[in-house]
Amino acid sequence: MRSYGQYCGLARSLEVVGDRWNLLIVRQLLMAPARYRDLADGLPGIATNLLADRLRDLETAGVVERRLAGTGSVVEYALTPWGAELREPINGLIRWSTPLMIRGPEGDIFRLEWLVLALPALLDKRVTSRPTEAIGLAIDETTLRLRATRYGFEVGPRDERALAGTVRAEPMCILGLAAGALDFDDAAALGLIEIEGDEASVRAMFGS
Amino acid sequence: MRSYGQYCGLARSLEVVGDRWNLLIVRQLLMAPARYRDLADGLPGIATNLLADRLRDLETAGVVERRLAGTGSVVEYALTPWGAELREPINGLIRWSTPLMIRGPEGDIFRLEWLVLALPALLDKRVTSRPTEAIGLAIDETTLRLRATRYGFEVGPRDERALAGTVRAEPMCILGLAAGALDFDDAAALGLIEIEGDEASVRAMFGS
DNA sequence: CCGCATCCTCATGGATACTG
DNA sequence: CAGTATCCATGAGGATGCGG
Repeated sequence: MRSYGQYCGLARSLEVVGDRWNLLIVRQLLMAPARYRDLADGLPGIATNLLADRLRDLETAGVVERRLAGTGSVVEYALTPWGAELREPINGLIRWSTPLMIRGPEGDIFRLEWLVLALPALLDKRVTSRPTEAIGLAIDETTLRLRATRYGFEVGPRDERALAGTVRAEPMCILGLAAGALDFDDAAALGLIEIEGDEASVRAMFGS
Repeated sequence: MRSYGQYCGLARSLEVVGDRWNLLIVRQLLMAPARYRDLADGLPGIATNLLADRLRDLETAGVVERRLAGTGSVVEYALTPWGAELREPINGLIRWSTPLMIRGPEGDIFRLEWLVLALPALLDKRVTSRPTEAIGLAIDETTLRLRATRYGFEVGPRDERALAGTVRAEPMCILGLAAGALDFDDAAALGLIEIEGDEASVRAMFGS
């Protein structure tokens, strides 16, 4: 990217991460370190030369580091500590995108991992701030486990631990509830969500 | 910009503001509504056709609105309420840029208004949280007035009101102090900053 | 296969001139 | 002043090649 030539924090940031695909690469690495192939798979549409270019740029800038994974000579990419601090501005953009997301997928492809990344960003700004029971989010074939602790939100795959209640809904409804853009009772009245188990626990997470 | 085709908040945000220059246009409008010429002046290097294109895109997306300023038929651009909410992610990127900024201007042009925009973003994350006396920031020929209130930071031009103390420094030192990346005593020992008036008031703003 | 590098085409950005 | 038109340079995207 050509330099903006401005001594301004925003301009300097954008010279590092403003190029097309760059922040999406960081998004992928925020979820977990990944191999070249994982990144190419998680970024449908990126050209292989671009991915290689961008990884080099990000490594040079100090955002990403290339390292040897596990035992063998397998290359793996991970965020540096500074790179991982991009979670804050990324969370801000995720929150800002709420009006764009509640329109629904509109043909765009959907990956559950992106929702897992978005949920804490959306929920963190709603001042529940007290621990909740673990609830389940049933989306298509999968159920996620979601829980608020005193330190933040945990989102992950369902495990053997019990869930107080479960809500089944489309991704866009989950996002709407988490962002506070969709009212819990409205969603229930419209049949957009389907509750199993203890409704109060689910409402404690999303209710207004 | 070509669509990413991903139902992900970050990707959708970037389809709106990810194009080159877009966030810098928003930065300019965060400071005040502006006319076409003001924007062209505040964005050195932008081609006029690009500025026109981007303003159209941002208007279509609902980030910017075009309106008639004052009494006459003068067109003016301003952020919509949703567009103004980009301040959060922009502040995040400004904070993230600290390691890039403390290297100094390195030939990039500097505008005082960019520093005025950055200061609250940097100071907000430092948990002083209590009101301070108003102090002066002397940078080149200009002195800014800076004060913490219970609700946030006020930065603006100096007026007739008294200043408890004044600190003179290069922009990069001001940024380093505000970001917590430069220690007050170190800066003083190195002669990077020059205090007039009440040092305690200045230290209350930047001291660790 | 995985991890890129090369090649080619076409869309986009940049600089400048020009117009209502 | 507020943009458009034009032309050229650069970068994205897609296909493919190639060594380990």
